[in-house]
Amino acid sequence: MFKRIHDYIGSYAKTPLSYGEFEQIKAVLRPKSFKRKQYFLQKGEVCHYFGFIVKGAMRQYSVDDKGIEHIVQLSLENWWVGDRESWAMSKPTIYNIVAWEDTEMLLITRPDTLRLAQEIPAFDEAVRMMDERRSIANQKRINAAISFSAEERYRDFVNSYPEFLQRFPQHMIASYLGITKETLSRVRKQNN
Amino acid sequence: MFKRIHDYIGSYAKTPLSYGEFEQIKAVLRPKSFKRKQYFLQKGEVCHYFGFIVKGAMRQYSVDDKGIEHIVQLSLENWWVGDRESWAMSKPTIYNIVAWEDTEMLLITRPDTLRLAQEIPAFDEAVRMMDERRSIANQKRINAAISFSAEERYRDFVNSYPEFLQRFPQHMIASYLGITKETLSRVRKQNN
DNA sequence: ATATTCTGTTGATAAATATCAACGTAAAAA
DNA sequence: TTTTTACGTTGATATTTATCAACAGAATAT
Repeated sequence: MFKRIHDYIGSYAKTPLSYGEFEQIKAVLRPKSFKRKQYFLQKGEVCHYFGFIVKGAMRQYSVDDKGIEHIVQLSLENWWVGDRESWAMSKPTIYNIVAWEDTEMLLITRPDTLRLAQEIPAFDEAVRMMDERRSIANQKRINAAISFSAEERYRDFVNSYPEFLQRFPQHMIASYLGITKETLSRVRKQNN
Repeated sequence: MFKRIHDYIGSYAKTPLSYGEFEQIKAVLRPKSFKRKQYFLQKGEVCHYFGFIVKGAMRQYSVDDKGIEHIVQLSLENWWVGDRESWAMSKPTIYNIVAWEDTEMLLITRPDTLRLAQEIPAFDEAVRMMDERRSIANQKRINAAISFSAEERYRDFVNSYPEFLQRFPQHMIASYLGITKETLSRVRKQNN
């Protein structure tokens, strides 16, 4: 029984998977099939791998002192997941990252990222573009968080990420928007 | 009289300034001395330059339909300023970026950034590190925005950026935190 | 088949935060 | 100097959003 990706890797380690320009360790998380949470990263661990989602859906969240989850990131195919701070500073993360749908990922360590970036220009280019995309998305999200009401944030979200609505339950979207599920339910009633 | 940095460059263009590994165009904004706002970037323009702050303090904000400023970024020495989305996609920005203190910056275009990154490994490395730092800061800010109350956000801010308190007025900090200046005033009263 | 859990909705009420208005002080402008 | 303007504070009130509780349907577990 493996609960975390680090254990999981044991059984998949070094399974080569060609994806674009690079081959790396592959991981598979199956929360649906096995009916339980599948952690890619747990609070307190150091984030040794960044994951690139080939197929699936994941969420990253912190837990407050009342035990409430706050979703800082929802991710689908072709996005990276991981905690940049923990990854860069080798310090324990405050986040949990788990698969929502059955998910297939490519895992890569920091040293490998740096090495591949030097060896393979296309890899470097791809990583830069994805970083840029994330950076832009984060900037927008900050602007929305400080400028918009709950209703405006929801409308902005629907415009920006219509796919997320199909693939994540509403209470997760509410958490992502920084509101309660009840408030989201009421906002949606107004907007339909 | 030049109102925007693009005009300003005219008088400073190609003044070489050695700063670490690279030399670039230098710009100076003087809101204090000249007693008026000094724009580095204005809503509607395309962000052709990213600026590296050598000395000074700046803020980046959007303006909502009621005409209220929402500060998405406060920046001091050794931070980059600019709108990544406008910069990357060559589309009009929704932000204004202005100097608060008298500010000295290095300006660089996107093509020059890409070229320098190839030519000078140390430049590439430096840019990556600053990107990473920004990315980590943004992630924290998003987490704070969706998880924390006004009071918690303020306390977190004081811990994370004590310098900002000294160099920006309170109403700007309130805006940065996504609360009104009155609420910040009351929060501070509680915490002293 | 039945029970349980997950998800979303609704109502009543409480808490957090915004808004509006007024005021005092200090700095900057005339 | 005198006048403005910018900044911060405080009080009264309004609005937004959270909390708590109950309920219903659908999916999942036993």
